[in-house]
Amino acid sequence: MGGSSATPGWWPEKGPGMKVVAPGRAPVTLKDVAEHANVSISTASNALTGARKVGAASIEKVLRSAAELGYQRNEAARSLRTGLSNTLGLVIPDVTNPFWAGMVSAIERLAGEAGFQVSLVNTEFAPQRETAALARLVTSVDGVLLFSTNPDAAAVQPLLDLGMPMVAVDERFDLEGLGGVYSDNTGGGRLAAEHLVDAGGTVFGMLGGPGTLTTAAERTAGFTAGLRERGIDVDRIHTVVAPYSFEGGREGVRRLLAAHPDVDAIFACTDNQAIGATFEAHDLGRVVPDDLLVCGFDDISWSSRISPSLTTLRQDSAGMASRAVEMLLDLVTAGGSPEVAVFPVELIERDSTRRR
Amino acid sequence: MGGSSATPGWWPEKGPGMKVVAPGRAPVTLKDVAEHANVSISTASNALTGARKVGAASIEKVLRSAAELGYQRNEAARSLRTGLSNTLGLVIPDVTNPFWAGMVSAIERLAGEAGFQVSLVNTEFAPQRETAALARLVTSVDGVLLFSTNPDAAAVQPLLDLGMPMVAVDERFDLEGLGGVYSDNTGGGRLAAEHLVDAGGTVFGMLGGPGTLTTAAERTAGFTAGLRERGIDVDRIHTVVAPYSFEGGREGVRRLLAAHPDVDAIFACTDNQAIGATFEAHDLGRVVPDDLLVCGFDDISWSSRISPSLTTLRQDSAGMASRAVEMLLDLVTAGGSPEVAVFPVELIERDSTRRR
DNA sequence: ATGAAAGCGCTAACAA
DNA sequence: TTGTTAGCGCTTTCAT
Repeated sequence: MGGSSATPGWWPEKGPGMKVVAPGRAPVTLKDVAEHANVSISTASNALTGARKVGAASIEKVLRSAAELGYQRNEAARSLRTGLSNTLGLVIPDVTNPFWAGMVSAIERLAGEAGFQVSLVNTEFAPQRETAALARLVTSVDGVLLFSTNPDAAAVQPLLDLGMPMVAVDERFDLEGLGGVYSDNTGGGRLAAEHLVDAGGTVFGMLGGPGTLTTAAERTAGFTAGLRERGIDVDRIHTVVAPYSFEGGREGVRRLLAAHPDVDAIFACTDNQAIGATFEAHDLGRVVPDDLLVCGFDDISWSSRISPSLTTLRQDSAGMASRAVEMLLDLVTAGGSPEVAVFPVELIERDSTRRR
Repeated sequence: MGGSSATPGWWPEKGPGMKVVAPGRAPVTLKDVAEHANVSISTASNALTGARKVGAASIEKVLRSAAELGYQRNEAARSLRTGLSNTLGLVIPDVTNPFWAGMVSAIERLAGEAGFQVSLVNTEFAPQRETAALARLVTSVDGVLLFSTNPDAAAVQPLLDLGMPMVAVDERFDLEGLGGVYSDNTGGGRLAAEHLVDAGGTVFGMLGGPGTLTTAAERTAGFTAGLRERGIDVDRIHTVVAPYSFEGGREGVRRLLAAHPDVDAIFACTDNQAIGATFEAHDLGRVVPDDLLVCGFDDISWSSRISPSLTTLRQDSAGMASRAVEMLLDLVTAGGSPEVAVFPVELIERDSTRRR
């Protein structure tokens, strides 16, 4: 006879290898539970999962045996059999960005409440990490929440073709079959424009973001459109591109003010940038808000803590996280069809645009 | 005959159910690849994994077939067979805390480079979430990085008994068989004490943390020991307990100063707390550093951005993350024996303890 | 209400 | 160097 005699994995090998140092016994399997409870394996399985009706006495015996033996279901086996992993993939650019960290926290909690694990990938804005992550997740998760910094249909379409439920969040990804949960970035940009004009801005600087970021494109577009609607001429609108980070904001505003010293109002794509911009402006001898109005986007908690406190467009991150998980789980468990939800943003007026 | 005719999972069912809406075909299996390449299934497997020697021609054929068919290995099946999931569990209290967010980012990158996924659990300091997470991870990951806010041997010992490689990080967990990567919290507390005395502090406030946090206990112990060594009497040392958050710092310092208005130097267990304390002190009419010296712990990026910039004890988060992953992977792949590493902390002197 | 057994896709032992 | 096949632990069909 052929067949394996290996006892794979990290528990003690009985073979000649015996390399695994860890003490301990092999995990308790369903078979062990069934034998201990004097029922069949299928009865044990059904007693634990509730997949079909089982006698009260059997349930009792099985549950006690399971507890007594410390049984933990082997997820890999269940996953292989059912095709479901009870895991959600979460692909996100940067967990150290407070806005995204909040989303991760909320998403993990909601997923956990629904019985799903979360497999996290932090792409650090690298397109190849995003692509590679998707390829690897396809066989190991039931659905994907994708914060894409590099919307690449060639990377996503294969998963969609396989029927993988996916919801794009935050960064827009327009693809048939892909759900979406976004903020109204264009509307937010427009609100920023109107507010900065009302606050007394005359020459405007836009701290945009990398070209592949749809949020950056939309916020920039909304901002310039809003300014134009208020009668601001294009030669009084200056745009500069910078990473979505504190340092990006510092460096961006340095370039912006060097090229256009007459800028007196700045809209940044993220609070991280806006805060960096505020600090750099201070170091350059500009007083916010008197010499320079600054408005951000996100409303991270630090925005109300710095001095001057930062005017910003608040995204409903809790609502978005909740809707995204709900939408994805609906696709996973009920096979619903993908939807797109757009959340309004709210202007939070603070000191950085309040001239004395 | 028995046997299943189900086509499980999220790809199209052929059965009468037909509830899954998603279009697409069933995933390509290794068998498909082998047939397409005209080799046996084991040759295909070995060509892809390199587990044993395969002829160059076969490798060529298999790789081309795999690429052509878009083959992705079924991780559940591989995991069931080998007992390895290529996944690391990461149990952490709060990803919105910048210090922990940085650790998550570094850990995910290092794990990814080694070919491991990361299953994230954000416990939000809830003991039951931590316990539940460990129970669930035991069958689905190859190793666990545990930032425990509730070191409970009863929850961890079962995993250790099963031989699960585990490394405690940041928060100490003294248990035979458990690896550890910590900062020298006691030494850090002592450094803070010496620095605050040198900076002119006379009555000292300690913003401690919840009782189950070992970092809080160690930093507090080091701080008071350091003060005693400098001849400070116990009645000039006042300790208050507060959560590891900005709001915790605000609220803690409010209580502290209400009870002991003569406090003129504060050491907080985390920068989050210290920054909250600084803001609250400001709101209470105290000037930092002139009326009140403040020293934090962590050196999150915001500490150098606020005004006044925050003196703090820098933890080597990159080094710790790297060492923790390395240690865990060593346990997982080489079966090494668990070690404990303690990283020194460094005093970063900034404006919050520099009197003019 | 329960049991027997097939088989998910893969790896690895065994055979050639 | 390659092929054949057992079996990882579980769910689920089929039979009772």
